[in-house]
Amino acid sequence: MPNSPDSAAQGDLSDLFHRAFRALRHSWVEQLAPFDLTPHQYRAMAALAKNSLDPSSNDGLRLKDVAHRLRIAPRSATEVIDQLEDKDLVIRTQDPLDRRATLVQLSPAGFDLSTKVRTARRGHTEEYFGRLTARDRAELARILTQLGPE
Amino acid sequence: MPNSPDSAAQGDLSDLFHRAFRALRHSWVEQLAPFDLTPHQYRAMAALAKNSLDPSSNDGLRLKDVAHRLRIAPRSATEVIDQLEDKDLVIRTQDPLDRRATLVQLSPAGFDLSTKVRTARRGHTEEYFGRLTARDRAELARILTQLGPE
DNA sequence: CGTCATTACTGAGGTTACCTCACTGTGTGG
DNA sequence: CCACACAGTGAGGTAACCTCAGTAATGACG
Repeated sequence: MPNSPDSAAQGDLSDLFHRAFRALRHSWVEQLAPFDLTPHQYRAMAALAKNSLDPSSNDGLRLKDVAHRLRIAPRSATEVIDQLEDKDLVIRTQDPLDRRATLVQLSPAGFDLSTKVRTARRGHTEEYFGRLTARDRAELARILTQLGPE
Repeated sequence: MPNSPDSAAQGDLSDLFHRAFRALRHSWVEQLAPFDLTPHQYRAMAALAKNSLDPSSNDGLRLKDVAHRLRIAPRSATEVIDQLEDKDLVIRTQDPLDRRATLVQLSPAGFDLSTKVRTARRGHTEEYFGRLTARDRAELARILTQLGPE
């Protein structure tokens, strides 16, 4: 395909992106609804779960690091952690090394739930990305990596 | 299940998607700010502009069709059209063929602005998608098309 | 021709996922 | 020991959606 309709194709690219992303998010909401979690909350839990596997920082993540990993403002991290704490899925403790800082980690229940969701999600994600061949998934991952921030 | 890191890669896929989309959205917000438009509003204007080129339906789009093209609920279309109408960028008229229906079209000012934005946007979109090779852009478009709804 | 379901839009009100700004309490470099 | 930077959070705001109920108009059927 030559690129005469290139600029139009780019407009479409944004649009396609939008469309695909909305579809993905929608499918997330549906998958997570039975667990009473929003995508945002699950993303935070996933970040905490991932961190808990790292033996070097085993007392949890600082709120600012949560924010950084989710690429949101610190204030927004406070918010999502508040929500998870209300459900007893995470535990806030004070960092003994810096009394300004708060460490957050998954509670046992939170860890449990995150495992359960991850398992259930596998099937659903399959469903969504399953339309693509393995090669296309790899391609997509490669391309998206280039598009990410930073 | 042949490839062991597949499920992890898929979790990452969702995440990459999220990341890239947020970056794209962010860049949109910035580009559109000088025109005092939100991405949502611009998307609606673009849909109307596109429609105005179609000679078959030249009196505008029904609100429900706007909703359909933007893939949002009819109520949400009312909202965005309200906003554009407040800025005198679109005009609502009653459909003479069906007095329940409202036709929406760009006002002259709206058409003007949409052209201006499209031109300005071209550069910025380049900037964002420009990190990709032409081939990758085509790939991305192809893959995203498969992921879209319907 | 009447009535009854259906449709197009919109008011009311809610949610998620963000944001900034200002403040408090704590650490730190000079 | 003091000025400044930094971590988290209260207050308050925005965009971009949603559902549900209501009104007005249409169309379909007997």
